[in-house]
Amino acid sequence: MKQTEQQEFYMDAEQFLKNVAVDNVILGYHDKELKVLLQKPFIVNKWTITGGHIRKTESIEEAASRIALERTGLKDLFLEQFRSFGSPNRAKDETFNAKSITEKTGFEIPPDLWIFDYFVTVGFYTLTEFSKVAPTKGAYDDDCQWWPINELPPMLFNHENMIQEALKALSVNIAHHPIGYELLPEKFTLPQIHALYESILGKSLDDRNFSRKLLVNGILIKLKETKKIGAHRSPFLYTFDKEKYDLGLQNGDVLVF
Amino acid sequence: MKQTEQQEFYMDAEQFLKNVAVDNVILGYHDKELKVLLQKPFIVNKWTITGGHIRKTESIEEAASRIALERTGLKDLFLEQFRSFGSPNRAKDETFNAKSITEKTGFEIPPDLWIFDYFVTVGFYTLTEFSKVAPTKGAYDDDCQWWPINELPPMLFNHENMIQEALKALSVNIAHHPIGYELLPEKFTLPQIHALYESILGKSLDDRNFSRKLLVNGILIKLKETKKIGAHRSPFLYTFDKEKYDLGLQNGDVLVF
DNA sequence: TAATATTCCGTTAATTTGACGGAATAAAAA
DNA sequence: TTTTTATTCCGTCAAATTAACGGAATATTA
Repeated sequence: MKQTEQQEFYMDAEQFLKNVAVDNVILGYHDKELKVLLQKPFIVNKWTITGGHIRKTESIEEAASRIALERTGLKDLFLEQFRSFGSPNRAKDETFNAKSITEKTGFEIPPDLWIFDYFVTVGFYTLTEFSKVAPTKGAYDDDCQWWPINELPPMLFNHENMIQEALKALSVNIAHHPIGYELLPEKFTLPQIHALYESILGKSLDDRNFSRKLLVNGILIKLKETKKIGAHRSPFLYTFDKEKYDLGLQNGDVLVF
Repeated sequence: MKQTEQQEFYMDAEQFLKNVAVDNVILGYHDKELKVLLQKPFIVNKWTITGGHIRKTESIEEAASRIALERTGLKDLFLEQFRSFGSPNRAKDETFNAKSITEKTGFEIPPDLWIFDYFVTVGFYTLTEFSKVAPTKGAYDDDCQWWPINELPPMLFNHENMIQEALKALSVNIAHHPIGYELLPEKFTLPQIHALYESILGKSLDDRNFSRKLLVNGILIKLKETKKIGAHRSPFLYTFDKEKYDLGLQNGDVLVF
């Protein structure tokens, strides 16, 4: 951390709310598995989910959106609150304190700096189309990249638990909101959306029953095109019927798989 | 507000987190309708849902619990987060500012007092057994009482909306968690729980189909006793099978009514 | 031309849902 | 004592949905 950077670090604090911040589990889907976008702050040897502080001029949703935009380059992402976390012990991570940060960075940090305060964080999850995301690290990070949900690196605080909670909320919400729209490319095949649901729900779903359920409720439109997938029969492409898709939410009907 | 009270008011601030608090929609069920416990702070002519600040030594759940205990006299209440709210405009209520509070209370209030800050609030709802609750006002309230969900008094900030959100979350959660346990007395009749579900879901449910669904899944135990209800056939009493009740949660099965 | 991996369609039995009628009971009214 | 009234509570049946399963079609590579 350079001198000027540290000054910003202090000054910035004035613009933000104290004791409360947002954390955002940014999810993408690639290679038949869910991935989460993580960042590695350079003051500590652990990874964190993306997150940041709330400006005094913005709502919590705006804060989460702004930070998601910084990390992904994408606007208007699908974003949903799933839980807030707050406990005085939460920040008790042996690697996150003035002493060990000074050892690592060589920079003097007051032990009562505001970043060590008790923070309540409002947890969001964001669904993104993997291929559109350009992972971008923040000013205080030395890395930012996708990690498979099942092979996470060592994480700071309770962030691994927060990811689990986000996934649990997602697998509940999937019954009320057809998730695929945000996680899949515009055109996709039945096997693709089938595999997506399997990885979110963590169980295998009979392919015939699965597609029947999606097709009868009418949110999918079958296209004339097929997708070339190499040495196999070419699957048809589908796209969402946005109107029916949005409608499905309101009627309060439930899709149980 | 007396002099000493005001001093406390200032001093207390140091013990609490800034910019973040909890709000708690305490629900009870009585006379075939849902009721919500509201308080009326004496600094303003509107009602609020119960809520308060978070001590630096407690988690958000502990804060919500502590405040619920203060208002109801009950420990170990069923408490669930449903959403957090935060927007810089949230506290923009024409009746909530230093000037109009001074007019009402005759006490000098600095216009930048911390209570006017931007607060993110973590929203909980609590399910209580109506008859066990002893509504108790806080140090800064002049009243605390039950209000029927459908006849609410004028409310401060976005509190009416928060109640709606809590109810929406409850009606979703009811599919994953058998709610009755917290809202009904230990022994209750089928018509009672039937009416409870109707008022939570806001629609009428065929009594025969309703009881069939509850009985096949086995969470109810039929007792030998009946309940005297005056000039009518005496309904049998039931109680929850706590084990199966808790089990229902885990298996991820869904009860759609 | 055969082998392989994948898509995709259809049937059937079991289960669940939705819609409905009518007998039993407790007390009050006649 | 009998009738009326309001409420509990049980059962049936048709329709819809779910779960389980096999096999033909297709696109490539061997």
